[in-house]
Amino acid sequence: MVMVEIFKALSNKSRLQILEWLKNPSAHFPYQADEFADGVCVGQIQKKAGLTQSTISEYLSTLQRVGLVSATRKGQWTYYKRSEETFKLLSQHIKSAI
Amino acid sequence: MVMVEIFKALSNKSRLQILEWLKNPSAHFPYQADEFADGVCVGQIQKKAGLTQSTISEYLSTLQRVGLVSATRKGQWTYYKRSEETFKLLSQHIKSAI
DNA sequence: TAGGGATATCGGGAAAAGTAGATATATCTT
DNA sequence: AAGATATATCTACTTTTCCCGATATCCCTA
Repeated sequence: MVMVEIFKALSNKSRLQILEWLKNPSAHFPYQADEFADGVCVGQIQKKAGLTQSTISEYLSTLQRVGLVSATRKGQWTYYKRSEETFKLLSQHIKSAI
Repeated sequence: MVMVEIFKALSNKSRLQILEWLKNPSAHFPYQADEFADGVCVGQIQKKAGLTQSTISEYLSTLQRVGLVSATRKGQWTYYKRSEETFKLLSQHIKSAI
């Protein structure tokens, strides 16, 4: 975990918002039969965020690069979901190390 | 606690480093009779960080603005110390809310 | 295998952050 | 009151981040 990079990824209102939505996808995104097992696809997130496709794609890739979310490609869709383990470690690190 | 602002304040190697030093001042700064009760003064931090006085002063003010440290003026010195409560809240918030 | 939809990547302009030097302010000492 | 010391603030330049539009890539279906 490269702390500075994680904090940079978290230093943006839109990216924080996305992470909050992904915390409980069914409360924020249209019904999905699989209960969001793999997360939410880029398009849904983009629509809700109101930013351009390229921006959202890049933001998600930023979050993934630092391990805050993981991606699963299914056909033409890429689903992103939170990596809860990283959040747990981050939370612990802030308490003990920083 | 304005999360985005806190994360911005943490998105910098030097500021993170300062916070780590302040976690255990006696391990990183010259002896001080009061056991660092009020923290460490700007000059000491500046010397150790190797950045200019103005930069360090601004960095400390940034950390203070978001509540990560508190400042105490004593004569011509300003002592900064960690606000542990904020770190605790931040840690909890990351676990529960983000 | 061509067309279309979903996502990724590239290039760029505007805004913000990083950092320095110069200067101002506060406080101490004499 | 003057000089010295510690810190804060102002100005400025460089680098990074924020987003966008355009284009490329991947994968599906007719």
